[in-house]
Amino acid sequence: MKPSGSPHRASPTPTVKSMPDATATDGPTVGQVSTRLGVTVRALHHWDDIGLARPSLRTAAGYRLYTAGDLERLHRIVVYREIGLGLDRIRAILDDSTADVPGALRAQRTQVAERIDRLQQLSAGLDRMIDAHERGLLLTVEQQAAIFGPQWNPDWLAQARQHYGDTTQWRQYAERSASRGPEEWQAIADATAGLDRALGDAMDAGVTPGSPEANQLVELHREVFASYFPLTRQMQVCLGRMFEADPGFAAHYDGIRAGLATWFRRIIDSSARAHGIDPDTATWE
Amino acid sequence: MKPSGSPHRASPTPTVKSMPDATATDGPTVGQVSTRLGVTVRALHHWDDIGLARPSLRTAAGYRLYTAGDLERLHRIVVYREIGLGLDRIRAILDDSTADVPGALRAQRTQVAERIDRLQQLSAGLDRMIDAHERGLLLTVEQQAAIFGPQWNPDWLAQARQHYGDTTQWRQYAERSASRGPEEWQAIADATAGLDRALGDAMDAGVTPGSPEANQLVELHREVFASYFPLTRQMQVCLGRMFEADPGFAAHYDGIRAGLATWFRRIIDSSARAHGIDPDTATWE
DNA sequence: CTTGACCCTCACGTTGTGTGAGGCTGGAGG
DNA sequence: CCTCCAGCCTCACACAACGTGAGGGTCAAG
Repeated sequence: MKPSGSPHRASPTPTVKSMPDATATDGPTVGQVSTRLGVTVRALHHWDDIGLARPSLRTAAGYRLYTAGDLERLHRIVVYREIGLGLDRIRAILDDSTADVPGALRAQRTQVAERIDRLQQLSAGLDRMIDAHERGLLLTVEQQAAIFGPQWNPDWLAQARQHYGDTTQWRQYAERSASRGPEEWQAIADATAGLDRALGDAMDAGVTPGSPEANQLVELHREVFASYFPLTRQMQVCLGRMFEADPGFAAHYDGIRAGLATWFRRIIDSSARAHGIDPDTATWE
Repeated sequence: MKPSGSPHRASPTPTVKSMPDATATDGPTVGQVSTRLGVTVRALHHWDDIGLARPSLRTAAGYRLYTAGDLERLHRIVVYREIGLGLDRIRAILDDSTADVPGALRAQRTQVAERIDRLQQLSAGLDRMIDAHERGLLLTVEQQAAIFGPQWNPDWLAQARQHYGDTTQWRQYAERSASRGPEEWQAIADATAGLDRALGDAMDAGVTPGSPEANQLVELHREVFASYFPLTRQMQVCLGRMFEADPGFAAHYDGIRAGLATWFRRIIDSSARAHGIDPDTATWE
């Protein structure tokens, strides 16, 4: 608070000071100008500070008084600012009488067009993400059938969202889905089908829980499943139990080979135990 | 540069430091992450500073090492940032597991839509301004004929732009034109016609240069003309000379009353003299 | 042992105001 | 006369999301 003194200055503006009593005749003050032009007082102060629009007059007390000429200039500033020009460019246009106004305007127009473009792409991206969060997939029902096979039921997604919609995992899944096209889904579907086949073959071949082959399959499952969302071993154990308990999942796996659901759960449990996890106390995340 | 010491710190990150030689196994450093995700190193530093995305590991030398989990988080940040979310909101979505992601996305979408709207209005405004600068009027030829009468020639505008296009006055005129619709032009045309009539009547009535009536007419002319651009008395004198000298303007005024062009010039000169201006040395601006 | 590519931590600059803090001015009312 | 209150003044900090050095370590290679 050093400069606590009154705002008397030698002659900061190049113009003459007004008479002590003259107020209405010399021009409006900041507040009046601000309401008249629809800008804040702070903006007027700022424009004065940076020399963009200084009032020609000051009262003896230091009040800014804007003349008709000042208002003309301010009006142009407001217009250009609404157009989206930066204050520097406005200053250039206002002060440089040789400035190429239409050129500057055209340049600004292309910039605005670019920004509109970017925003529209962004809006499209947002729509895709919202869709992904709400529908779970960005594919038409036909595409879904073509990719996931005939036994695929589109309602499953809605049910999954009902159940898991506000879990971290659904969010992760949805966000990844937003940036996946049909080919990528196809690749995931292929990998899943390959895993199913490998599971059936291994069970046929008499692979036993805890064996290296079984553990490798469990790891493969983790990898494939990770395309939906990151899956810890504990979560995988929970999944395995669900595969066995849930009628839908059990039917799927037992449809590949009788007893596959249970066998799958057992190889997951064994692998988890090998990694120091007790399957009976494993929790989701 | 007080803290010029080496970046050894007790344990700033909650994680363990890596072995002195391990680099490739623990995770990528800032530079590698920056190229992989397409963000600048500075942005990574910034996100670390504000606690949005801190690397789980540091080498003994203080190098940031990003784990797979860190990269997951970073990826989500990048996606959300591309969507246009602010870092605060990104943090909210990432850290608050109860966050309403679709809601946030939808809110963002409406915001983006609003911004697009504003930009499109702005673009339209720019177009109007560019047009005004280049064509001088935003009216169709038919509108021009309807407003300015049958003897109006649209080519005059192009000629005027040719002559005066890079003067301050043309710019002022053009910018005002950008925000004028047909009704406003009609009002201006009416005022001009009224002025012409008043001039003819006054000359008929024997008003002499220097008389109060004459000076009042000169003031009226300044006022009416000011709808195009601010007109000083000096400039008005130059205009008066041109009205007399230019065949087109002279024909217009002499068409109202024989000798009106010269009489008009004389009442302007007299008025100027009364205001302390020597008409013979008056200059444009 | 030096070079050169990376990495580190300050710390200030950017843009166009928003938001006080602390204080003066000027007209109205008691 | 004094007080009140709206309006004005000048600092000066804050913002969002980094950019851009300054000044200096680190690391693998020649």
